[in-house]
Parts: sequence; structure tokens; C-alpha cells
Amino acid sequence: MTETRVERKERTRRAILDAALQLCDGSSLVALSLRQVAREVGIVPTAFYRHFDSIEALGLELVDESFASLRSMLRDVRSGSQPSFSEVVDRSVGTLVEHVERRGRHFAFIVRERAAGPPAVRAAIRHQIELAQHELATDLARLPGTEAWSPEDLRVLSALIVGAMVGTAEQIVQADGRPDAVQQVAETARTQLRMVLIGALQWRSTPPA
Amino acid sequence: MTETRVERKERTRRAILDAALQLCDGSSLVALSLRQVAREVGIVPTAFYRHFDSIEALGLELVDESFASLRSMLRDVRSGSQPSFSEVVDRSVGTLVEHVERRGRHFAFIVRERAAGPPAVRAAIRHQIELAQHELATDLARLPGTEAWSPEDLRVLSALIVGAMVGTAEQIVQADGRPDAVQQVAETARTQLRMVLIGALQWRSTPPA
DNA sequence: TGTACATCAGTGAACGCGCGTTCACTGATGTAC
DNA sequence: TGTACATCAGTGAACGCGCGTTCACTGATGTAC
Repeated sequence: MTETRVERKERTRRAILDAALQLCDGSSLVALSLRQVAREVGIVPTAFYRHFDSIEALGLELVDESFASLRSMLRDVRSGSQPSFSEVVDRSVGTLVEHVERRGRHFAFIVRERAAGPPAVRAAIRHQIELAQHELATDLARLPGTEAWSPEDLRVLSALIVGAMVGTAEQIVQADGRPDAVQQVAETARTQLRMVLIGALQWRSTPPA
Repeated sequence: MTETRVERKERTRRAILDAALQLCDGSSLVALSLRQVAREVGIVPTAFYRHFDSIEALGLELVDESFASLRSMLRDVRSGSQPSFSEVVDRSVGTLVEHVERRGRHFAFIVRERAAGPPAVRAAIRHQIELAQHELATDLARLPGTEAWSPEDLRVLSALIVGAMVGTAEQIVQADGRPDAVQQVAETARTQLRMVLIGALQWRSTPPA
């Protein structure tokens, strides 16, 4: 016996998640059938039920996995001593690129299902993005220059930045591993973040004309 | 005879497009069947083929329709004399809100299928968004304060603004007609645009720290 | 105006297929003694 | 260590259903003369 029953089950479960992620790449979870997944994994369709109640339940699991890696990414960026804006921008974009490349299918999944997944999956993703925005707002409040900001302004700025990052992740996924395209997207993202942060820093001192 | 054969055909075609838009609301085009559409319209499934080759072809038609209204929106914002930044922001956001509310399902369709539609539909949407970004870059080049900008910086800024507007449209669609929620999203969008434009105006004179 | 023919949007039967889900089962792994 | 029993991941047949697509058709509308 080289593998316990528990380990074998976990391996099948993992295979189901990976197969689902791969098969709905380029389509959507709502167009994915339980039988396709079972076929890909090499089990009989009914065996699927030993692991998940439905494709939707599987989708919720994938949301959790995806955001676990996203949160670890955000933790990386936050860690370390208080850096300059320029450093924050470069490190944030760099970490995003690295993670999207490493977890490409998970990010593609999130980007897709956020708008088109089963309702429960969409709700779960929306919730996770709101959490990310909230965490970012908390961090922004600690940066010099934002002391006088209202919570509302912090929220708005966080939403803008997270939105731009989601857009960036989308384009990296679309670049599909071509290094020059990824570099171009990363450079665009860096410039955009700088523009936003410059605007934000002027926000109180220079009200809109 | 109150209706010619051509008029009757056009009416059915219209009904098919509307039914498809309604039925894939909350799901996706890839999960929509020809038979569902036919049932909703009140024709036999095979009659569908008198109007479209496939659901995908119908989707491409919906993309064209959606962007026709988006382009008219952008034309509205561009028209008129050279206004201040503040006016541009307020009018742009106002027009966006109005159009998304009036053409809610079309915008929801675009937002959804952009990430999850059939490949040809996704490509068509991406192309139209690129066109919109290009048009915006052209207009930005005419505003005072951008004379010294590189084409690349204009492109980056356009992408940032269009991205934020897509995000805003997404949230308006999500607000689903609740006036207070729509107002909140609109206010957020106005603030975001102001932050971005303030940053952009400082861009040359204040390089990132 | 009347007639004969053409067009073509919509019909309805039929097909083979993949789907989700049920059910009773098998047999290797795990546990109690 | 050996035996008897429990667990449970995976099996395989069966079901009814909705799907896209084919085909020959109908009959009202439109056109040519």
C-alpha cells in the first residue's frame, strides 16, 4: 500500500478541480458538464458526486482557491518596511504579473466567472473583491499623504486601483504567456498606477477645476 | 394587408434578438440554446435558421447593436464646445448612466460576453473596446495640458479611463435600477475620473517619486 | 383587374447525442477484536 | 498476527429530457403578364 484511501480521494478531488479549470478555459462554468469533467478525469460520471454536489459547488471551491493565492499575493506586497510610492507600484505590478503567470487558469477563471458564472459563484467573487478593496483601503490609510482623507475617498481610490488591477490581470491572461506582450501590459499597469497615485496625492490640495 | 412580408420578417428578427438578450441575462450566450430562443419568440426551432446561422452569429449582431449605442453615447460627450475638465467628467458620467439605464441589457450583455462569450463574440467586443480607447485618445490629445504627451501615454491613460468606465457600467448594471445605488456608483465614477485626470495633468510636471 | 407562378417565413416529424440523476453493486482499504 | 465486519470511492445500466440539425412541406404574400 503506497497510498491511503484518504490520499487517493484527495488526488481524485484535485484532478476534478484541475480538469474543470482546464475544460472551462475559453468557455464558462455554466457551459461545463459534469460528464465532460468525469471523462477528462477518467472516472464514471456518478463518481463525481462522491466529491461535489454539483458543478456550481465545484465552482465555489475554485473561487476560494483562486482568492487564497490572490490574498497571499497581496500579503507579499504589503510585507516589508514602508516603501516609497514608486517601490509600491513596481512591487505590486511585479507580484501581480508573477502570480497571474503562475496561476493563470485560476485568474482566467475569476475574470470570466465574475461576470458570467452561476449566480452563487458570481456573488462569491464579488464578495472576495470587496474584501480585497477593503484591505487595500486600510493599507492606503497608512501611507503618508492620506491622513486627511475621508473613508469614502479611500474606498473610491481602492476601487479604482483594484479595478485597474483586475483589468491588468485580464490582459495578462489574454497575453497567454507571450513574454513581450506581458511586459507591455505590466508597463502600462505601472504607468496607470503612477498616474492614479499622483492624482490621489494631489486630491486634497488641488480640488478639480 | 397591414404588414408586408419584409416587415413581418424584421419583426420576428427583432423578437429573436430581444428574446436572446433577455434569456441570457443572468447567464451567458454559451449556455443559451436555439430552442429556448425559439420557444420564447413563439416560433418552431427550425424557423430560427431563417434569420441567423447560429447563436454565435446572433451574438455578433448583438455586439454591433450594443456598440452602436455606445458610440452614439461617446459622440454625445464629445459634441459641444471645449468644456472644462469638470464639465467633461460630469457629462461623461451622466451620459454613461443614462445609456446604461436605457440599454441595460445590451450593456450587461457586453460586460458578460467580453469575458465569457463564444471566442468570435469575445474578439468582436475586444475590437470595439480598442476602437473606443483609440477615439478617446484622439480626443484627449485635443485637451489643453496634453500637448507634450507621447502617443503611448495617451494610450495608457485612455485604457485606464475606458477600464474604469467599463467597471462603472458593470456596477450600474449590477445596481439593477435601484436609484440610490446608481447614484452612488455615479458619484464614485465622477470622483475616480477626477482623481485620474488630476494625476494625468501632473504627469509631465511631476514625475513619480 | 384577374390569373398563373415564384418566393420564402414558418411548420412538424424525425434523427442521434450528451446531459443530470437514480439505483443497486463491487471490491479494495480500514478497523475492531 | 488473523479474522470478521464496516466503510466508501468508484462502477455500470438505465431513465427521461432537451439539444442542434435534416428534410419535405404549406400557404400566405409578392410579382409578371
